[in-house]
Amino acid sequence: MRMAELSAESGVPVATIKYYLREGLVPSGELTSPNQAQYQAKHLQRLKLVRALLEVGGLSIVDVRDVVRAIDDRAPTHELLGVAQHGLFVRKNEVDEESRAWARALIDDIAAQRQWTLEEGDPYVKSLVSLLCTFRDLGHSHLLGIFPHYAEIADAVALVDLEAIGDLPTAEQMVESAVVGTILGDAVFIALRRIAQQFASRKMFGEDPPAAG
Amino acid sequence: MRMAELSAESGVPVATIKYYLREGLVPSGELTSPNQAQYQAKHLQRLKLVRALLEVGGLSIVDVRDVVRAIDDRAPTHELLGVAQHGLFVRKNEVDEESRAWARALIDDIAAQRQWTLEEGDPYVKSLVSLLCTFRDLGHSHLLGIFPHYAEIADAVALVDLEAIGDLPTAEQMVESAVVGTILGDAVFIALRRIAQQFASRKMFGEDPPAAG
DNA sequence: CCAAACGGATAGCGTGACTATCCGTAACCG
DNA sequence: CGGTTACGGATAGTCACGCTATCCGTTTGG
Repeated sequence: MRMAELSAESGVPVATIKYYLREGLVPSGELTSPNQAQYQAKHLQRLKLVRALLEVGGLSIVDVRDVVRAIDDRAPTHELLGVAQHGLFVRKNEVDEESRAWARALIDDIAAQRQWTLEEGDPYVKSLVSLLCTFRDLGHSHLLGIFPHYAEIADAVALVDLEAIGDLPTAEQMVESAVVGTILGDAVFIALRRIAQQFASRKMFGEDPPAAG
Repeated sequence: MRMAELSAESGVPVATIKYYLREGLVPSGELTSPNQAQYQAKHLQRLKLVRALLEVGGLSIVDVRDVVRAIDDRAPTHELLGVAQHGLFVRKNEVDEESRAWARALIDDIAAQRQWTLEEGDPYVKSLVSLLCTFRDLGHSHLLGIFPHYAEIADAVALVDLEAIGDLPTAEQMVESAVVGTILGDAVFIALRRIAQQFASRKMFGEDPPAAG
């Protein structure tokens, strides 16, 4: 397969593919001459994955590079997914020490209920701290009561997730499925949540609900 | 409250607040003179909400404007939340008719199981169609089996969500809580899902898991 | 009464994700 | 064998977005 075919099959412009090659998102083709290369099915596959991570997952170019490098290195998935979903997580931690301690106590309570052991410095725990502080700062502390339920439900999701990939034959397939299932799975779950909210809202409030989530 | 105080309280630079005023994300203060204005607690509250939607929710300026206008109009929440989370949803629908029909059939199956009645043209249904096609196109169809489970779990989440806001005293509080709970709630749930995956993965595969989601 | 702050308008900036052009070489077609 | 086309690779330019900096005339407050 040559560049033009790769472009036609994937729908990605040639100039963009070249850009991805430069940035290391897609591996180079095999050179048959100093200025001619052959691409294979794996290149097309990788290109599709990159586009999905960029467009659906909303990752940055840099984050996608980290993910595909981790895939190629067969890195443990929880390391490989230490990547933020396009702005869903707070980067600056500008919360004061009192707020941090308060949030951390809530999270520790939830973890104890679920028998989770939290890793020190886990980026998702840090995100949760910022998120809980944001809820409080916005004056919506009454919503904090839902998070233990969310945690219970997250456990159920994780179980389903692991069962879906645990029986795959090769480590490579497991790693890529883990990435796809996690990052694209977020989007699927969010869409289903919105639909379920609409349904529940209509059921509770009638056809024209005042609120849904 | 004047501009400087609004800026100091929120941590948002004055020039940025002026930009938000221009873009209609924050309402103008009450003019006491042709070039002097007073801001109140509601302006600070709105400013914090705008920042949370931008930074945590990852919404664009335009999406935030749509959301706050809908809040001010007391729009039904399911309309008001017809806004994409920072790239989680596919904008272009470039899937062919056969793929669309295939995905739609899967979604209808899931909806039937959950007794959902899908609205025609629902943006989240469209998103799901694109997402399912992406899974298939990426060669991860084996992951499709998890989505009925996700739907069941989404129902549980929606129930928790509605209970959390159903007993608020005023419609205004319900609407803002719905927005905050939904958009920031997505981020909370995703963080909890990652943590639960790490926990389940360690439990299943030992300390260095090959995959987690 | 005057320095500092104000509201409002306009123009500029930095980043990120492409996109267009150019170059010299190689492949394909008759 | 000659010419058109496509190729890989490098470089520079473009565009949208989210601010940010400057200027202006007015007004506040010590």
